[in-house]
Amino acid sequence: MPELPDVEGFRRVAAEHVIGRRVTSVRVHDASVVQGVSARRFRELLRGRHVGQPRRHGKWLLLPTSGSAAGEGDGLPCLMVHFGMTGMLLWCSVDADPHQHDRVVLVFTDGELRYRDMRKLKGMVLARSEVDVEAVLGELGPDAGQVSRADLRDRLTRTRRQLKSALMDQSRIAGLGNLTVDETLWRARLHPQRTTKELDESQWKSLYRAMRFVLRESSAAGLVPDRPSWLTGHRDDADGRCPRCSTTLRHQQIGGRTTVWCPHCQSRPQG
DNA sequence: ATGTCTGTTTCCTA
DNA sequence: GTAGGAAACAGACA
Repeated sequence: MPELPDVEGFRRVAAEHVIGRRVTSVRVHDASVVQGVSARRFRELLRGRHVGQPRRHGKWLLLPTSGSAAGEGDGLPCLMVHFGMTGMLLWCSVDADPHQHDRVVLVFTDGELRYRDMRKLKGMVLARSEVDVEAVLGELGPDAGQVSRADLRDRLTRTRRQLKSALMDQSRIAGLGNLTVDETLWRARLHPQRTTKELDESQWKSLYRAMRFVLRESSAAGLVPDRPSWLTGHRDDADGRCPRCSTTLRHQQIGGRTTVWCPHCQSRPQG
């Protein structure tokens, strides 16, 4: 699931329920998702602290904490969460049924924040300092929702990779995933195997505007919507057709990921 | 039962 | 620098 829009949805869940609230207790049901510190230390460091303004960079969600509700300066540690392929963040009542894949739970007085993840492909890091935070985020490019058109172009033209792979590369642009990239390329009418080197000015504009549109709409929904008018609404159809021209969609592994595009709308690479 | 698939990332090889 | 494969993990599905 989780690409930028999904994580943005999780950020809103956290913002709605736990800003300024005190963590009354922490449950670690599966210590293997907690990186760097022991489960015990993890609990000690978070219990009693107050949650600050949740942030997101790419696919990472950051929950800063402070010693009091007022947030008086001691702004660390910061809980950094990555959702891998199947992770999610849920706000539940304290007596909600336990779930097999709830790995870590932050308990508050009026409810609890559950990190649920079936496949434990990633996990969470408890950053103890700004240096810790930067060690994680420093690997990433600018957030896809914040990057300027000029910066996007600059970063993508530094590679000779095909568009699909380049856009998926978190160290170039952070936040795009398999669905958002396919949707963006379809809207920009660009073939996923084209090279960034061959794009002209108008194509860069299209790409950027398509990306902005996809991220804005998807973030509002908290997921890439599978609406009929979107490519994503047809990628799992047995005989998926392009919502624009009804051509049968093409499926192929590109850069190791299932890629869907319209062979009519998205013209092939040169040569 | 076995193999294949999956909205992620990382590590290794050629 | 780049592509491809496998692996981490835990399923669902044919």
